[in-house]
Amino acid sequence: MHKVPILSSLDQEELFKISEILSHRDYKKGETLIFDGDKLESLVIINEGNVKAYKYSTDGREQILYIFTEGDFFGEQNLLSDRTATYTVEALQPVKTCMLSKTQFQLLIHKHPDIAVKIIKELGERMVRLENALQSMGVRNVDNRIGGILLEYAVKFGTETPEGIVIHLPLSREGIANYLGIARETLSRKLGQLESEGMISSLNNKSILITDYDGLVSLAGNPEDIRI
Amino acid sequence: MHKVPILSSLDQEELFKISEILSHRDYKKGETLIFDGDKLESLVIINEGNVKAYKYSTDGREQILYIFTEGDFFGEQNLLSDRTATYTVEALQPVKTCMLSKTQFQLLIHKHPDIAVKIIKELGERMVRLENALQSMGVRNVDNRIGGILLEYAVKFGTETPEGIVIHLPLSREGIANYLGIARETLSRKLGQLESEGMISSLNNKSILITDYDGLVSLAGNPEDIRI
DNA sequence: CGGACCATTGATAATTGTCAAAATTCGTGG
DNA sequence: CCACGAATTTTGACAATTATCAATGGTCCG
Repeated sequence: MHKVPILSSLDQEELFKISEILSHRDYKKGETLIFDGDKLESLVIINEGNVKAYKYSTDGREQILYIFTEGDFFGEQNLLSDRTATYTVEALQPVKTCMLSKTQFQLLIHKHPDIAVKIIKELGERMVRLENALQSMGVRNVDNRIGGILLEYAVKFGTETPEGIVIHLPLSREGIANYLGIARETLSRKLGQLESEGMISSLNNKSILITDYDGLVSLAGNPEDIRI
Repeated sequence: MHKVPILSSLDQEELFKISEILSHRDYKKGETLIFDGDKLESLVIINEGNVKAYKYSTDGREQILYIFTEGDFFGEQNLLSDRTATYTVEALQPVKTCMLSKTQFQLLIHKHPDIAVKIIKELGERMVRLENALQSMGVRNVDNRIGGILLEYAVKFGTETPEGIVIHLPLSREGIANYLGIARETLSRKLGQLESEGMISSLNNKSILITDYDGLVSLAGNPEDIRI
């Protein structure tokens, strides 16, 4: 509970009251939390594990929009307007969630305007990320984008080691390609190239070692890509 | 005032009080309202005219993120967090704005939680647009994207005529290309192709006639591209 | 009417996607 | 702990798409 940023302005008593009315649900890896087009009736908060949010195009290609981790939430739009879900959310690992019903959420948000402000801030963060991603895709330099995502993941999923930063990838290579909007094979080739240039080292399908951080920074080009 | 959606939940008296504390400013075509990186001290609401919000990449390419029109606002992020502007905003025509200072905005939002909810909803709309745009770029079918933007503009900037829908473009061809993340020349060629297929007719640099709406819909592919 | 700006066209190069096959990695069961 | 089959990733060859550069043609507005 205390790890959820949007609820952090509440005091102990309020938190306790809310924790009483939250419902919980766990998901196995690969399970779908919500489907694009579903009608949502609650705000979902991730307590443990990562999920991916994505859309399918009509020709069956997957575009990953977000990786949500511990403390992230989704579904707020669907509670405030009568919109249905605009993306599918799938567990990348075993995931624990808690859910706040529509009416509870609306009560809460009117009682604590701070929560609305926190949500606006968090949505702002996401918009900045989307805007950066859109720019990356628009200016279309694939090398930049790969550098950018490696740096982003280094910060988000990396651990320091004597050899460099080891990234524990939340996504498969195919997933990363779907996030970047490129073909799996292209990503393979580019990563191979980076490895032969000594910037990274592919440990296995789930982790990459960054051996030349500065090199990646200059590859990424746009410093804004290095997201918090 | 009454045309600003986020303030629509206020009553006459409140609106009057706010209109007293708003400051106004007009801009000529081509003038910049805010620069990427600027520190913002007020919420800006567009009263008249269109503006484009864009980012430059390090190699000088422009990526347009939004076209804001009458009733739209920006700068809310910069008032709630200490973030600086994440894009540049430039007038596409003579533009009239009004501005609400940071402190006034914060007072207002705490007094009227409904406004926060309205802002969340509006941000949600923008996120859905960004998500769709990201998907369009990711799945990378340029024809789809062109069809999509023509339909979007038809709804937003079009007028019905006996011959079809005439779109009064807010952007030059170059601007549209920068919005779609493609080269100006590519857009030219694609539009020429659409014209020879009888789907559109280029009237002049600032307007396009849609002669085969259904054709465009099937070109666009993804029905979600057809935004409100 | 003229000049600046914007858009189109052509030729070519560069990049990335696609399909097919080989190699590697992963997880499970013995 | 090892081996095996499935899944994932890498590699290769080639095709398709789009960017780039350069030149031409049009449009807009004083």
